[in-house]
Amino acid sequence: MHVHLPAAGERIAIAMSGGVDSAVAAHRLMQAGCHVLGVTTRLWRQGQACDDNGADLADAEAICRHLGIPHRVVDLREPFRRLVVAPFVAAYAAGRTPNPCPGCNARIKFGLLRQATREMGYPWFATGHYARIVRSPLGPELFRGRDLTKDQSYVLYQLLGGGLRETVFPLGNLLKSQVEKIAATLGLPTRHRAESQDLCFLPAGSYGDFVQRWAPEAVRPGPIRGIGGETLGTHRGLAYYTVGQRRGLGIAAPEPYYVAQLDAASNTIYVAHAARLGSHTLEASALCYAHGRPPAAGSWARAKIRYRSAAVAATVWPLRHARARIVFARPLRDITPGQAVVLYQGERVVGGGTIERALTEEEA
RNA sequence: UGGGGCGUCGCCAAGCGGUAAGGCAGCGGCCUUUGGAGCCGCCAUUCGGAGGUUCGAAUCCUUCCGCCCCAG
Repeated sequence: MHVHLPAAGERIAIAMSGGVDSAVAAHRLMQAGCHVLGVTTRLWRQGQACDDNGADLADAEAICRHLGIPHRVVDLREPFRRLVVAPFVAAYAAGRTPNPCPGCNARIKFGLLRQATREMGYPWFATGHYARIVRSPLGPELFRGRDLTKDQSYVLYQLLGGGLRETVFPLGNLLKSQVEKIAATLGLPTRHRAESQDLCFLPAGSYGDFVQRWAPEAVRPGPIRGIGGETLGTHRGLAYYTVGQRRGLGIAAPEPYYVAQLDAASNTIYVAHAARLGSHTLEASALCYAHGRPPAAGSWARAKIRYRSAAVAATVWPLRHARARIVFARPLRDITPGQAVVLYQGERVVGGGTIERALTEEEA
């Protein structure tokens, strides 16, 4: 599979996180003969001493100096707060479980950041994501990363609408083990930091507390009810739970209970046993499609409804207003409003959108 | 007050003389650019209390305490 790469001599900016992956990606671009600029966004980060990602910026700066490329910082704290954090909090207040990553990629990294680097005179743009971009007669297409265990195409689907032009993912053809090997030869001046954290703007495990601070109405204790309406317990606040969740309910029973639904209007969590959960159909909004074209109604694809879940065979039924219904070959029990649904055909990303709701079997 | 039943981990619950199953909940870990799921591990030296019988008791006896049911 031929991965789209810029020609030697092209000017390309690469988003540097301060971690190993983006450092290796930058190195690959240098080897390809590109003029490389390292850029890092100053982001708003809750819970840090100085409310920004200063340590990451310092790491990125040090790595660029080590590699011998220029480094610039772009301050996007305000837009980040407005375009990523605010909608994130609002979604929780509405009883949803948002995944801010796809929108952040589209609006911040591949939006404002890349716009800034273009203005700096670097038309090309790269990141250390594990995904591939492949040329086709219709334009660039997005594919899963070769290392399927690290594949990040799920959080990139919103680039399908044109965000892939003059874009490169230098790690798309590599395995994580290969990246680590290359990194070892570079002698990078990086701290040993955790490979991955939670959402980049939150300290680990503090979702509820974070939402508590910014949307206290979403974090009030309320009832946990069974499907029949019977009260089974009390929850700490909707923001501490998500559809499909088992832990934290505190209900002693012969079988485990799972969250079936969050109802913001009544501040109620509905739960059920595994056998009573599941739906074949979901409705999604804000769909993006490869080359901007919805597939034919009833087309088969494989759909992922959560970052780490396996893709499941499904048919796609585009609707008006960029909405669609996805009908799965088998019922799924954790269709979660706010999460992304991403559609694949083979290793190619053919579409994606935001899950609005699961349809009951009667509705579908 | 008579008659009967029951009291085993936070909840449910095996065990019925041979040295405390299991489920749920909880806790910890693995995994992981989203708390999920899943998987792995931990979780009653003790069976309402006190005596007694026995080589040995949660299991038998006595008594006390606390619940429940039926009588009244």
